[in-house]
Amino acid sequence: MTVFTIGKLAKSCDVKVDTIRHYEQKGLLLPLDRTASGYRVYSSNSVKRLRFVRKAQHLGFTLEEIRELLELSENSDADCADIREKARMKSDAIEKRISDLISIKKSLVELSKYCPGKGVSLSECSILKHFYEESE
Amino acid sequence: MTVFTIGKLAKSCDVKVDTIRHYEQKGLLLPLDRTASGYRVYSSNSVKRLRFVRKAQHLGFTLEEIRELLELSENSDADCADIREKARMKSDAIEKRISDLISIKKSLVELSKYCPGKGVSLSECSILKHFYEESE
DNA sequence: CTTGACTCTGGACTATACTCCAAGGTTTAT
DNA sequence: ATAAACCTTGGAGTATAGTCCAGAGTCAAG
Repeated sequence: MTVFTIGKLAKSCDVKVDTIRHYEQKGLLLPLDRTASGYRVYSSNSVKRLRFVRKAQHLGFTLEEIRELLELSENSDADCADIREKARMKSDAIEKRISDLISIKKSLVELSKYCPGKGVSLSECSILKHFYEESE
Repeated sequence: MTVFTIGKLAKSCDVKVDTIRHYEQKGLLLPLDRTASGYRVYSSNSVKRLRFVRKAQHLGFTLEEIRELLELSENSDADCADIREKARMKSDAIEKRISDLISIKKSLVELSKYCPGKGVSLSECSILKHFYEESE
């Protein structure tokens, strides 16, 4: 069986050693074992698991959510619907964030449109005016 | 001249007293003065300034960026173009964030599409498969 | 067998924006 | 006059995801 030190595992997934220890501390990636001198020992399964963490992160899951995903993925009572539900929830949250950002961006663009620009005194600035306005 | 204690100012903009002190610590909102006993004293201009901070926050500016905006807004050498440039930069950053989120959401939706769902073993889950895949 | 590379631990630090706390002093209302 | 409500400070804690450090021990190569 192939085994890895923490440094090799880190390199295999292009993360820092400290990050792996951080994941361990968060319960995401426990070492397979320790050597007599206390060094962490990892398996090729650890590589898969670490890859899982990184990929899920790229899709916007937090470490805590990833921990839950990993737990599910090892629960024999779980089925595809459970995972799909997690994905749907994340997708919905992202959708919400997107629409919030779109509305913010619209406001910014709208405000800028009426800002006269170069050479004009700040007292005429539509953006600053908005910021100082009384209304909510 | 109308003056405010920190508590009144807080209420006027529906923020906590601690938040105002936090803004002060960050250089966003200094009290006009202090009473003999050390109480902060604010003016109606402070109300405007605090409103400014909250509004700019709603448009996605960080406290540090807001500090810069406030500085600009009080700089007699600045003009509308300076403020507009800040707004444009923020707008661009938001746009970037939106498109990142859209691409993440697309991936999630795509992965979920091929996940068979209820009753099917996790070994068939397209989402988990993706997470465990070797490719970047 | 020594040097350099690696690993260990625990804790501090980064960024962002608060929020809460304790222990004390001040002001206001009854 | 006294109690409630307010204010002061500095520091710690919240959340997220690392990153870095010191000081010590271990391992591999020449």
